[in-house]
Amino acid sequence: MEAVRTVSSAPVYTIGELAREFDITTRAIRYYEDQGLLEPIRDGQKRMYRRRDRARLKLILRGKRLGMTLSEIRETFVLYDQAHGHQRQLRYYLGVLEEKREQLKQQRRDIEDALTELEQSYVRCRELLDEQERGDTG
Amino acid sequence: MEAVRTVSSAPVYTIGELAREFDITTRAIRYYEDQGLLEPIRDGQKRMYRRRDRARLKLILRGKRLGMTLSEIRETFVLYDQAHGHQRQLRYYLGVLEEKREQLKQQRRDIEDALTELEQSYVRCRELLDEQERGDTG
DNA sequence: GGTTAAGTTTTCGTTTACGTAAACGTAACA
DNA sequence: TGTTACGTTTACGTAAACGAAAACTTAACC
Repeated sequence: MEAVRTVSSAPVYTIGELAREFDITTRAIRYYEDQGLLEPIRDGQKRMYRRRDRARLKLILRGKRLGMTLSEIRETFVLYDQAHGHQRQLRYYLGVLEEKREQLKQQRRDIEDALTELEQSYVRCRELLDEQERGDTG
Repeated sequence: MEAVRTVSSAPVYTIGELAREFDITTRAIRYYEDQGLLEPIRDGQKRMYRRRDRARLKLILRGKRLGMTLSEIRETFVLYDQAHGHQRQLRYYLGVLEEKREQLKQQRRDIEDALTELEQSYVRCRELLDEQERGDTG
């Protein structure tokens, strides 16, 4: 009976499992908790992570890939949790969402531009190589 | 005759001009030079930036928006400059380009996902607001 | 000729996001 | 019974990307 972890029906992960799954260190995961990004429950001393935590970890890593800081990521969590507030909060939240959207769109443009340039480099590079190969072997 | 700066036909910028144009500090610009990302010429003590430097500054800022570190950005510059090398270099460069492309595509997926989620939040948020407004005023 | 405005170098401080090591608990396994 | 694997806390270290301040030069203006 080692499956205490799934007894209450909800799947639960250890810190090591998450670390392996997402290829990060346990240190990092604990740090995210320190910064208020994760809230695992405890089994004695040990941290146990539920689906919600795992989902958040995914969001954290995605945020990081997009260059967000941990506190920016935390803010999005906080905002999302507060989204069940009242009019003022909702209006404020709407504003933040619009800002975020503009920023994401800017990033998307940046990426499209970068990909275009990269593609050009790629083609030019291939051309040079083809030339050299024909010159050397043909 | 203060236009010594454009006499040799190529436009040239001072550090302050660039700082204002891109809304960054002069400190940052000097720092980028320190890290080998910019190579302004000198007019006595003063730095003068040419089109190439300005273009690079744009690339630096775009890279930063995408979460790249300065040394990653510098590497892309170095690679680009080396692209006029020989076969080995070109093959290596091709590999790097492919890696970069995959990473950019991952970022693009991340952004699309984030935008989708954001859009959903936005809609739900509007719905809540509409409900409340009808409840309050209607 | 005194004062702004913009530039320079040098140095020290700060924040972020962990890495690394110490020193320890616990459970499984030979 | 010892060692291996995995977990814990605490504390110090570090790289990156500047900010801030000091102490100076140079050019422009009134």
